[in-house]
Amino acid sequence: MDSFKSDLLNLLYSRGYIHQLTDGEALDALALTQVVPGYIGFDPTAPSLHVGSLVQIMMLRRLQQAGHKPIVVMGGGTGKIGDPSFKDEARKLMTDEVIAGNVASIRRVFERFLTFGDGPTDAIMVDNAEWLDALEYIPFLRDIGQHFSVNRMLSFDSVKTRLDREQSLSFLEFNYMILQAYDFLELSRRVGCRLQMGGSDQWGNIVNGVELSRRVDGTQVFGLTTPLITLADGGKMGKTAKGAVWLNADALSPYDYWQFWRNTQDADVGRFLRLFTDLPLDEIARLEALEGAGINDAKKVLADACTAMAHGPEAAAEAAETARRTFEEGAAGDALPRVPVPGGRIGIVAALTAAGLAASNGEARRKIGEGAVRINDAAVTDAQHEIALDGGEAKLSLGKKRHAILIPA
RNA sequence: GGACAGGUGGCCGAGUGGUUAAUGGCAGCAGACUGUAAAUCUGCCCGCGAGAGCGUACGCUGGUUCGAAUCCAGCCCUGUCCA
Repeated sequence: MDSFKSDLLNLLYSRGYIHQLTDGEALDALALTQVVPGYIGFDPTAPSLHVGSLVQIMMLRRLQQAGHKPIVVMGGGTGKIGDPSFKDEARKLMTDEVIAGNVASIRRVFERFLTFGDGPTDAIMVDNAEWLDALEYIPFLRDIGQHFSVNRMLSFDSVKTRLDREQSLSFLEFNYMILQAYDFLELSRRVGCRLQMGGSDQWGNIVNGVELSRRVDGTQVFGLTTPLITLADGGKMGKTAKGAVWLNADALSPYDYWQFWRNTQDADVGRFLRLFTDLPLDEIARLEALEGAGINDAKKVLADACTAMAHGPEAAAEAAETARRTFEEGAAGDALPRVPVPGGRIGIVAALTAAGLAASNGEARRKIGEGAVRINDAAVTDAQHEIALDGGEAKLSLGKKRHAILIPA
């Protein structure tokens, strides 16, 4: 239903963020009368978040845009367990040091998307290790709970819960939902948090938190989930030649990030513009209606906006200019990866692996055999070919999209 | 603790002594066609090597054999059932 009264829910609804909502009317009413602090948790399983988390990050941004208070919860405590939701295998346990390092690295991303500070609608970031570690519960779970299979525990009892899961669910993981629910309760008490948001896979965990707050404190809090963002062809979002699409510039260059958005499928352009950019809806409607080759313009707008938000306007402009020179003029832009070549001479196979265009020498040879490799747009078919830079640069290409610049060193 | 089933390449899943670097599917990469899209067709898809070939690999460790992913023993892990 799009009959919301509050800016918050109208904004979220019109841009496609709402999948499930616990009590829409009450939340709508609450958002009209007060600043609603809302949180989303992020597990620090890697040094960078990737686009899979971008919907959640953007939702916090929308929350702030609608005049409310975003709370970023880093799962420093729950990350020691690993969320088993919809995973068919247990995660490897991470050490405290690794978790702390990941938390620190991820923090930087959020500063691009949210305004932090002490004001009423400024974003804050908290780490649930602050309260979970104090419980001393997690060390117990990690040492002891890891060894109890819930499948087995349930089979003992008359609790014939149908666990149609094929892999083991350890008692340690079984506790994850309890701790996430506790997070919500704790945030409600500490900073008056009233809303937890998350991906659709978090619905169960979120509802647990909502019920816990009601039972323990009698406080009404709310849950909201986003739809799972899949591609129009049914694939998972966020896969490229280089793996995950990371949000940190040191994990994926702004140029590659720009390319990721530029290569969006036609059918996804409108949805992505609504979700991942701040463009006005009427402008998006116009871009989305473009047909045939014209929709490429919309993809450029998408790529520009997304890259500017994650990496800054300068990086976005450079990426766009590099793409224009590379694809529209066949030249080479500044944002392409630059590969130093000692002595100015290098074999074509070595150059491909050094540039990261091929994972192994064998793959490099295969690609040459397939006619996929070009130097300065001239096809190379001889794997023995040696590149001589003679003091200048050379553009090395694998396929039509992947390029690197060889420079003398 | 006992009985049974199972652990194969990024994932799923064949294979039960040599012809198996290991069928097939998915994912991925490239070529053709296009619009840096999708769909479709084609090729590739452990590493090293120009190549012949070599090295690794089927939970772990040993063993049998001219030869093992395939047989044997022990161990680890998972599932189902029984205590």
